[in-house]
Amino acid sequence: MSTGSSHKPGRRGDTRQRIQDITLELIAEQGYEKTSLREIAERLGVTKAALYYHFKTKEDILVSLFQDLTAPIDELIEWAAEQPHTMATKQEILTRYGTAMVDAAPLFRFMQENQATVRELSIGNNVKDRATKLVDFLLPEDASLADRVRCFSALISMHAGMFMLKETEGDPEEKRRAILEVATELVTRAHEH
Amino acid sequence: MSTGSSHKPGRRGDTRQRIQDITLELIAEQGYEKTSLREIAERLGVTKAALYYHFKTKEDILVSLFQDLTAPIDELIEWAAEQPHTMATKQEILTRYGTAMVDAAPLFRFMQENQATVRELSIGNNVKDRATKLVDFLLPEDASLADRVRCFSALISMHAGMFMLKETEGDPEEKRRAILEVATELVTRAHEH
Amino acid sequence: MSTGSSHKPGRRGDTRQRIQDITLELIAEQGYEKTSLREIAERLGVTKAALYYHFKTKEDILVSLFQDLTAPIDELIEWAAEQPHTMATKQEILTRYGTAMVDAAPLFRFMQENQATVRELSIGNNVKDRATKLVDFLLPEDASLADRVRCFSALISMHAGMFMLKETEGDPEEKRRAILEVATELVTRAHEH
Amino acid sequence: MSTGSSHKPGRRGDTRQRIQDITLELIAEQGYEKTSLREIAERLGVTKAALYYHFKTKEDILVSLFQDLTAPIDELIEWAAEQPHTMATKQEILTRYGTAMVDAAPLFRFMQENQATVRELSIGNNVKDRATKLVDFLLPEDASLADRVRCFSALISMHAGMFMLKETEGDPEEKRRAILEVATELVTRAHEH
DNA sequence: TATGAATGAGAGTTCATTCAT
DNA sequence: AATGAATGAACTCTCATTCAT
Repeated sequence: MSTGSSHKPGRRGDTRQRIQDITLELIAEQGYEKTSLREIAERLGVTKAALYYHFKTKEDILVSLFQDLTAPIDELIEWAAEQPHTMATKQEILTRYGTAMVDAAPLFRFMQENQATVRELSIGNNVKDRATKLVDFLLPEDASLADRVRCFSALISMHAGMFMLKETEGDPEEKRRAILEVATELVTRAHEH
Repeated sequence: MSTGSSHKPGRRGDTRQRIQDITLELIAEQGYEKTSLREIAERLGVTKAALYYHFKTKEDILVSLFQDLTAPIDELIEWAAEQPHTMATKQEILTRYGTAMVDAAPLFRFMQENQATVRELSIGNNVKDRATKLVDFLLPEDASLADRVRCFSALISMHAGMFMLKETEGDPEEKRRAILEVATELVTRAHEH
Repeated sequence: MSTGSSHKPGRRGDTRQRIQDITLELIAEQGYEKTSLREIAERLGVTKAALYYHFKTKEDILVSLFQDLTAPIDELIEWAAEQPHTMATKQEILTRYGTAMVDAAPLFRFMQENQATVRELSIGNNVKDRATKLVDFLLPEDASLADRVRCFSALISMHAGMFMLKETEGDPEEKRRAILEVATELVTRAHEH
Repeated sequence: MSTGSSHKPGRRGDTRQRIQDITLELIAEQGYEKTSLREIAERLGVTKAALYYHFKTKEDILVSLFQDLTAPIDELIEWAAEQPHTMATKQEILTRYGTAMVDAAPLFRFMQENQATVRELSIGNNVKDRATKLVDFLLPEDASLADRVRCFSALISMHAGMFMLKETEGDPEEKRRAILEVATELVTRAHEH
């Protein structure tokens, strides 16, 4: 992605994008608090003040990342709302969700590993709302408490699996399929009364 | 047998203990970075400098909490190493693990919500090691990739479930049972080839 | 005949004027230091850089306001210099001064409330000079120290009165007359040896 | 005042006092906004952080100065409240007020020259309250609008006189007497119906 | 007649940590 | 067993100003 090499003159007018890219990279690695604006600016080869030309606050950079990168999740939710509550739909929800996560992997890794931070930030509610909605789509009509746990676990396992199985041996694509399989299994189980 | 630094309670010197208690309370609520020594000291009614009489650094407080509160997990691992690899054993591992988590709930909540921080701290490896060992105990002998995911999910779901189902309605004890049920189910599934 | 820098209104280029208006409004409310160019630009709906097309520096905006709004005071001084030193003249000086103040109320309020700032700025000397000259016009020939104080008080009271009696009840016009009355009284007293 | 010379080891435990002294000196000269904590710290030979050991914020330093230095004014108000409303009392109010101002001259100079700043700060209301109370003590019972202006002018003239007549020639003590004379005259006039 | 993009300097504030007492 | 006093480094953020377009 990006031209990859020379940084001084580089692109024209893509600074905003580059701020987002580098910020995402850094907070996924180090967390939000430990990533300073100085560090972001240094990596970009600009001044801290330049960041403030493009974003109003530090948190605003993160918010913009969320808005840009979680749009697919919102679309997924919108789509799901119009579908019949069949297992096929639920299966597709999981699949799509997996794809969205892989596409925005660093952001999801950040969310997974910095839940305390996310909770305190302005995006916290959004995140929780979406999770609740998604679980609701997966639930059977007469869900028992255990069924709720199953569907919740399905989502959680996808999140955690994506980022904590990195050090396990095996082809990533294969691992992804295995995770999806288990998640689907959990949702299916929830429907077998 | 004391761990070298001569700091066992010593009867009537419970400040050390109180530092740990308040620190745990605060980091579970706010995270590690956002909890300052000033805040801890203020809540205790002592000076920041007093903290340094009892602990070498801020991180040291956290480390001591880990050592004190995760001992049951280590014992569980030791115990498990001597048991036969039967489903009954595995079932008991999950049960005991659940109990240990509830007993040290704030610490586990902290670990769940601040994975990035934990990873960077000196305790990070410990945590990962223990998780790996526990998953290994749960695995069947001829585990497929999906089986690994199942056993991993079992543990993860227990963690996440304990702290994210707080706002779901229902009796806590009942919820705990449901979580355990699903976790057991996942491990069982892993053995049904 | 334009003053060199080509910046007379020129019909349909009222931005310069609007910058002055908004700046005056803001510094009268908040003071000079606490009014930023960003704020001025935002209120105008232009960029900060646009301000620099019309004025060389922040201070320059203030200077221009002074030059435009205190012209009547200069004219008053010129006029007074040609009048006989009678009480009637002095009475009229006070009256006219009051009118000038009301006409440029925000600027005078700013001067009253930000004396430290005005003193440090390039306009500081102007202000002091004018005050001295005006007091001199009001003084009797054989003025005692107390007489100087009386005439000085007359002017000061007009300034302070105009802006600090705002929260007192009563018709503004009436208050103005009362202030003028007291000022005149002070000058008269100074002449009663 | 103070030992005057060597600054490095100097006093023990008087840092708080020295912060107040230097801050007062600087804000009287330059104003509040233009006086930075860096400057204060440098003059003291300590770090900015040291200031924060003694005061919670920049504004807090100013507040502490107010509390310490305007106590005599509060006492004056308390005293006045118990006196009969005679001209002798009023005369003494003015005299005492003048003394209090001279004793805390730099602070009063700051207040006189930075009214906009004072107004916005937490001390603003205090200042206004006190002024109102003092004027009320000076007023005759059946005060006309002009009488209010006279008493108000009396106070204002004392303030302004003290700091703006600095460059006029003459013995300071003599000037002070002249100012008091005019102020008394104004209050007297207010009672001559 | 303006804007977009940036800078350098500096602001106030907070932090973990130290050390003599 | 603890305090008082301080430090150095870092933080987020704002400012007036510049300049190519």
